[in-house]
Amino acid sequence: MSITGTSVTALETKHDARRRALADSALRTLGELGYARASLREIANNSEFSHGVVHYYFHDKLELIVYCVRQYKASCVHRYDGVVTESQTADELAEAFADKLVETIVVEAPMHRLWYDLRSQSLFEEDLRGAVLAIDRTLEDMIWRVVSTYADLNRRPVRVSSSAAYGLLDGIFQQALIGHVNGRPDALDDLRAQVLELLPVLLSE
Amino acid sequence: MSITGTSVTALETKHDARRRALADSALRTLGELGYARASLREIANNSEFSHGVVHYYFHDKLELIVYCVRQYKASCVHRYDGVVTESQTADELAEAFADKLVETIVVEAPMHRLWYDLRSQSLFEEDLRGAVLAIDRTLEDMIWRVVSTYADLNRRPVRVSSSAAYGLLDGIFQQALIGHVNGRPDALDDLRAQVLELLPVLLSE
DNA sequence: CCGAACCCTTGACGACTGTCAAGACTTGTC
DNA sequence: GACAAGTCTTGACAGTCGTCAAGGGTTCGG
Repeated sequence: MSITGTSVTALETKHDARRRALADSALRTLGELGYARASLREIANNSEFSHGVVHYYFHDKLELIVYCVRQYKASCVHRYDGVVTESQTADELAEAFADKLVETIVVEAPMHRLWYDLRSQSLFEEDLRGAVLAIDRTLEDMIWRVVSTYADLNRRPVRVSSSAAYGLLDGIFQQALIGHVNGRPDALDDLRAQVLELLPVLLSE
Repeated sequence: MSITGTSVTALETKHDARRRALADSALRTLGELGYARASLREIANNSEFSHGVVHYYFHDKLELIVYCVRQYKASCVHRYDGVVTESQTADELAEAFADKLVETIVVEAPMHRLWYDLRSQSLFEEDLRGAVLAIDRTLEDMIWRVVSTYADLNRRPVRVSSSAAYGLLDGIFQQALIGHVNGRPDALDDLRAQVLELLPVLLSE
């Protein structure tokens, strides 16, 4: 990339640092406005840069979005790792997991609605599907780590497939998010109770 | 509305017939392009009218969309009524329900992805929330009729709430739709199996 | 058959979009 | 300090969008 004596990796690191900073700003704006309404100018306005700089670091708007999505993925993949490693009993794991699900709705509601927005958009825009599918698989794996650990602690096998477990939990999570955004007061308590009710049922015997 | 001698209801019926025809065209275009990309001109192009006529029958683009959403609701509220009324045994009901879920993904995939699109949009656009929430409740009731009938045929009570049952089934349905749109061949078979596995688990004892 | 109410088309408006080229500013090297 | 590579801003472009006004057509009551 560079024809000067400066370290190539250092330059690329700086370049990537800018990309990450831009993607961070973009994620904030996307979480606030959604994919359709978040224009490049609006994204740039909420950052320290001007609107033209986007095409210096990204070829496309789509490349920026996909980059954002991948960056977002990295931030949530290990969200429940602590829950998995630090729980001693199955019940403890279940409660910690349910609490964490509730907490992430409270703290990161904009990011979650953005995720569901992008996943829906990928059903119409083919260029989004690759990145979205990759994240969906990552989330499924993340959930599977929780469920299978829960099963191990119970010394019982899981009765459902990984994709089924993810679909079930994602469904009630999404309902809770919708309820929370719409101001339904018991949406989060319901989620907690539903998760504690669902987890045992996912095991056989 | 009319100051002539003509029957008011007849005129309003014709007026509403046009609105319905426009909404039908709009729904087709929306199912193909999604909420963000479906412009009024594109919607009108796929109909027998020109783009200006929209503002004769609808005040807003949003009023058209909301009208479309409500019209769509009416078409799917009773989708599983036959399943409920014509099944004699619990197993029969479960299989008929699972088959119907698979069938509606095959036949009406564009409408379903539009629904998930609009539900996601409602998390950003406050004006959509009323209509979307109303439909979501309707869908929840629809699912509840199936689940509670299934429980009655089994002479066992349901262990989960109505909203939990809806969230769970909607979650695996959504995963199946995503898989189907992405061309995953066993997405529909998986859905069928998952529904048959889930239904018994929703009952107590 | 005239006049009015209704229906629909056409064309234009201002605003907004993604994209990109031209050039100014900054940084680093000899 | 000069020159060059890298970085960023500005302004303009071709489109598209929702909206709406002006004006033809059409329908229908009298």
